[in-house]
Amino acid sequence: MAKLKFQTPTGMHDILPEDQAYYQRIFETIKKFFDFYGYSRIETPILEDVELFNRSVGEGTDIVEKEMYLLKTRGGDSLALRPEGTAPVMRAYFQNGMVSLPQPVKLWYYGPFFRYERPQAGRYRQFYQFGSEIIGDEDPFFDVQTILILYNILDDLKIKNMIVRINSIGDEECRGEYKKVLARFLKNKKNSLCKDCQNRSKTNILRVLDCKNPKCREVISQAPQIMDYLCEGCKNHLKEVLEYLDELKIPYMLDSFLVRGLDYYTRTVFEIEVQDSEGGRQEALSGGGRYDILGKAIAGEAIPACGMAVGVERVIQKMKDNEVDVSNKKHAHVFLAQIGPMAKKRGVVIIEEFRKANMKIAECFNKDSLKLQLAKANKMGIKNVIIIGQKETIQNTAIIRNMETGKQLEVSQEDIVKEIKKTIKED
RNA sequence: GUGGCUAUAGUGUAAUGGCAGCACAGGACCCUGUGAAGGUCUUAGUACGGGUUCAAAUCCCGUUAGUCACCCCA
Repeated sequence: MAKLKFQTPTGMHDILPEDQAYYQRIFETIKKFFDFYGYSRIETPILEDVELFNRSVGEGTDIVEKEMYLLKTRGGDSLALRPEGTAPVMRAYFQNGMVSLPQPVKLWYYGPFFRYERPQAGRYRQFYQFGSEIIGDEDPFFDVQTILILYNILDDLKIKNMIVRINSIGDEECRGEYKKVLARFLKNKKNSLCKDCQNRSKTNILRVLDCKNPKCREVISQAPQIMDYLCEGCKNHLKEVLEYLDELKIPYMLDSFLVRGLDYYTRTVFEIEVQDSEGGRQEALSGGGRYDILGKAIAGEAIPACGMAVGVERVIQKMKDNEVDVSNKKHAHVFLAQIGPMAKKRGVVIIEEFRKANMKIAECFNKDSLKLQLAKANKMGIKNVIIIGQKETIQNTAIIRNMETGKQLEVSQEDIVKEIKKTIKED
């Protein structure tokens, strides 16, 4: 391949015509479900103040420390390409006075996000996410509704063998307690832990719990479980969430080692995972949870809320694996073939008439030979072809050719739309 | 950020140190106003830079890009 001077930046790609059907299908599906459950769409800017993410996602997290695209405006503002959607939506909630709307406020979003990471399967530097947020109520019902909608959407997209991994990481107080207990437990086991975990036990100790290193797993399996340290409130909250899930028959797995990479989560956290035949642990398609303390970081006011986000490219990958049919090919109703400059000019007008009649009409004006035009129509699988040449243009007539039978019909040009409609109806 | 693998025409592939080939796609024609088959012709390639060799797509080094895994995450 000759070296191209310009190509997409690392980890970013063109979404080509053959993939558009997947994005289209996903967008239509999520819109359908969110409409039903009473959510409104929100779009926030691609760029936000860097501080918004530093404060909400958390200073110690990878996202903030090394994955954000940063830029300075000419005016000197520090902005970041958004790496996630929850903080911007929360910001919009406060900025636009949604505090005074009937609570909770239910929002959904869809759009591109950016993280500077090494790309690999199902991971890109620019990727699409859709997600939802319910802001202003702490009822466990809303945690469940979030999971339910997510589950329904993925199910509608024909994702198979889904399982919800769920856990509670408590609130600030009981989690704080648990962190101390865990630190005490790990203290004299340092040598059995991998290097990463030795680091993690200082910076973000909960993350030791989901290390994949077998040696660490062994240590962790003996570790105290957060479940036993949750306060009454958190414990009851989780219990109710699970009861709802049972009621709805959503398959879930309580995983006391599930923690999440963003600082703002409290109580419920979950991921949706697809179990493949090899039984390997899969990259999560989706994650979410409750974040009752995020409001405090953004606006100084704690507002209970929960939400979820889904990686669109990961879903598409699964859809392709499952060979989900997304083809939505709408054949043009008719093909217009023209011969000669006079007919070509008339043809432009005829195309407009079909557009006004809301009918799709294809053409191949870059070819002048009738033969090639018919070959094209054939290739496109279009059954009816209108042929106009100089003779027809002068006589104000047009030929309708049936490509299957080869029969041709001469009609008046004024009636062409009507005649085609009639022809199609007869099929 | 660390490690593994890969790079031949638009796409998919062959050539294991000795003439860069095939298929599909594209274009022209056989047929100047009538498609589906068939045929003829044609466009277009060894990512980049260096080294070894009489000889390199092939072996070595570097670069770039892609990909996969770790880390982390959707």
